[in-house]
Amino acid sequence: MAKKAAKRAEIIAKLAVHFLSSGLDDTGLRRLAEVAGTSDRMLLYYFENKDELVLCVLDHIGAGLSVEMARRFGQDRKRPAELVEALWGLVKDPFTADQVRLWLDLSSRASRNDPLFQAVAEAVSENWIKEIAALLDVEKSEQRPLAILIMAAVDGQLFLFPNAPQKGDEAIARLIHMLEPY
Amino acid sequence: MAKKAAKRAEIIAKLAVHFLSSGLDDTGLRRLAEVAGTSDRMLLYYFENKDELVLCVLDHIGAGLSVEMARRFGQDRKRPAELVEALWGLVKDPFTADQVRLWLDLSSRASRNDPLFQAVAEAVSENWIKEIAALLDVEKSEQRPLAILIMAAVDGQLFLFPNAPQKGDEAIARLIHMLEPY
DNA sequence: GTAAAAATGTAGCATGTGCTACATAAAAAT
DNA sequence: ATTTTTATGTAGCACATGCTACATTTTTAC
Repeated sequence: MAKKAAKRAEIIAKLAVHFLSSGLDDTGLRRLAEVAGTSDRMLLYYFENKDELVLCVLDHIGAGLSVEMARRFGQDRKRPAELVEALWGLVKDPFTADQVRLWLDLSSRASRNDPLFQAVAEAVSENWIKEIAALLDVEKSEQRPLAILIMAAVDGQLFLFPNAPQKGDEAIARLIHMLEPY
Repeated sequence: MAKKAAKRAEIIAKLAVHFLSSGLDDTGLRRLAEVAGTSDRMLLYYFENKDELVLCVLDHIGAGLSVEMARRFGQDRKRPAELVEALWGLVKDPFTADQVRLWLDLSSRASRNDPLFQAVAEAVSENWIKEIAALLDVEKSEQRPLAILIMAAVDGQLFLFPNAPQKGDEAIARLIHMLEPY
């Protein structure tokens, strides 16, 4: 029966919302069950174990982000300064900010023990870098390094100011200014 | 008796090492006791509760970082490009990388619930920004925004590549190049 | 030397964790 | 209609968590 798959999808969708707003703590099975409107027993019926469940949710979130990026940016290339401006707007938007915060959460866990999160975190970074690189209207060999620089500078603001990204406004303005010639 | 204070200091020092290498997970009282060569019972004798203990350790680490920064950089100002180069070397050094990773850990927790970590994370960011700003040989009004930009770009590499900072080499090279004129 | 105080050990409680064993209800297949 | 498969409930285990009650040893003060 494909009903199992449908139920999995439903659970994943509900949990994605929860993960985005609450991060990677507060992920006890009983809590997740409550959020998903089911029981811990059922979560482990639909998913192998907690790890698989979490991975599925993270994958789902990652996929959603790609879609959102495409929707916002289309595939017209932009000059670096323009792209930074657009990205900065994106990052300050609460929805995307949650994504970035979740990614921060992921990175911090990846940097320690957890091989589970290590793979996901790397995938997310790589994915994001490639999307940005493809949007940059610069020489091909410059796309990736520039994308990395831009992402670090922009998303790094949420690293410095997890709860007040607007504090990064001036710094980003300087970056845009420096990038104008390119 | 001041012996209590001495014991506290000893415990804090030992735990600082552990926190730097293991992050903010793996901080069960029994585990910390083992690391500090004592018992959970004793930890709660020397400290009010776990929160106070953790805060003390984080404070200690923060203080150590300031000292290390001063030792490495003195107080001669540097041009932005030079400073980025020096900072990048610092961040790739395993000792400092641990500091930054811990800070990442802290930021990710600060961005959620935890008011405990929120205060510490903000203090760490602010402290770090000020130290960098003071080292920048640029117009005074430019120091802080530039410091923020530089820190985000440099430390952000550990956000993007938690376990392989060298992947940020090229991006940092671009940043240095862009900063040459300043 | 004795009383007070500081330091440490032993045991445990209440709650939370991921997960499982076992039973049953509902649905599908024959 | 009966059997088989799928779905769900109830109860609990073994372990970890922060913390506490109570007893005991060691140190200090007089």
